[in-house]
Amino acid sequence: MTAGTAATDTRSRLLDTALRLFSEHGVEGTSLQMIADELGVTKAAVYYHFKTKDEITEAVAAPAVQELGQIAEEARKKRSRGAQIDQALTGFVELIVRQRLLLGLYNRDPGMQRVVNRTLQAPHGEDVKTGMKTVLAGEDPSLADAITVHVVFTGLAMAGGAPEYAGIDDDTLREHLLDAGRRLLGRPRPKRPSHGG
Amino acid sequence: MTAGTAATDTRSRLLDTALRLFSEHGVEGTSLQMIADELGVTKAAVYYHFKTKDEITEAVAAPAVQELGQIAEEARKKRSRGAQIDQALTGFVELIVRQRLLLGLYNRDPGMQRVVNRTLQAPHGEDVKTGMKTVLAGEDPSLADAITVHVVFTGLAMAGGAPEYAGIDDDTLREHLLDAGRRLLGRPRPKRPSHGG
DNA sequence: GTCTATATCTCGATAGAC
DNA sequence: GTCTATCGAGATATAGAC
Repeated sequence: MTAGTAATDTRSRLLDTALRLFSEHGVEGTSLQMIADELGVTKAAVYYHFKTKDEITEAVAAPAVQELGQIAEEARKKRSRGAQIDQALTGFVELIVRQRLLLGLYNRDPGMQRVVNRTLQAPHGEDVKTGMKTVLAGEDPSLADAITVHVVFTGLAMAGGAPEYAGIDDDTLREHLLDAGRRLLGRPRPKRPSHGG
Repeated sequence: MTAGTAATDTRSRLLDTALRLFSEHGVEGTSLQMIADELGVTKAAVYYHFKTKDEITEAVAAPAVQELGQIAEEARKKRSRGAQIDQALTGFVELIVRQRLLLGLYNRDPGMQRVVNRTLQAPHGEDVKTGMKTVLAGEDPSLADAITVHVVFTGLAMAGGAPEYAGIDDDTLREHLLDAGRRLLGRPRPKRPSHGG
């Protein structure tokens, strides 16, 4: 039971708070003082848990970056190109919905990108965003395909984290993002069961 | 002829430099010292041209924000919904290509958004981004349409400003972005003349 | 129009009490 | 594990010489 309250201990609350403030003000626009104030502690208390601000930024990003790498790896195992794309898209959207703020932040924030590129690399040494794009666009994509994938990647990630959709439930958001992604990538769009059947 | 060298005078060079640095490091991640160093002048020289950093940020954003409002207004004048959407999309993409860094910055940077929302409002009192989205999605859009438009808006803007496409010429980039936008919005995609014919 | 110099503030980060 | 107190650096911004 010692780890039972992991979601409410100070370190976890700190990361949640940091993610929220990073999303709102950007990494560079968020000071340790703001994080400490939001938590109701002092800066020194924050420094007990993390040695530097970069370490906080890295800890915020790490889980999703690692997951993104796994999703790309899983998708690569599929035999047909179509199945690879479908698998990658599904996994990507699932991750966006589960971590709404994080994927958008990763896509847009220079401070976050600096830290991720410096410290969180995929097993192949290639960064995870490139890996994901390669699965979606193919090994040596045409410019048209590369741009399409770029639009999907950033568009879905930022829509998923947009404040205007914060109140939408996971299932609904996931279906709409998947639909947009499939349309853009030219993938077939399966009909969903119409009323629970 | 006194305004003939407008593009090379210090104020214009300052705005160009600021835009580039803002895109690279974010507004909050860019100091006046960085801008001054890049220009080869001192901070005090920068303060001769602008009273505050917010004023620089506003001056960087202003032209494109105003143009975006005009594009939405022009598109609203079209009679059919289809023509409105086509006109808005075409104008939007044209603006993205002409101002590659700016539209992405406007979509992604919290510091830029803060200043724009505070000081640069459309004639109707509605912010220009919302106005553009309304033209594309309709007056009272379904959630699906709203999300699709959000993906188009952010995806195209960020792809247009992405460093990996900086070397692509305007015509090529415009056609690829238009194509992606039309696919996502379900608009017909006209065939282009195949070889100069 | 650009400079030097400086005021004032807040930043990230550390030391040491409790 | 959290606090007070403080450091040096770098931030925005201003005053005034040239």
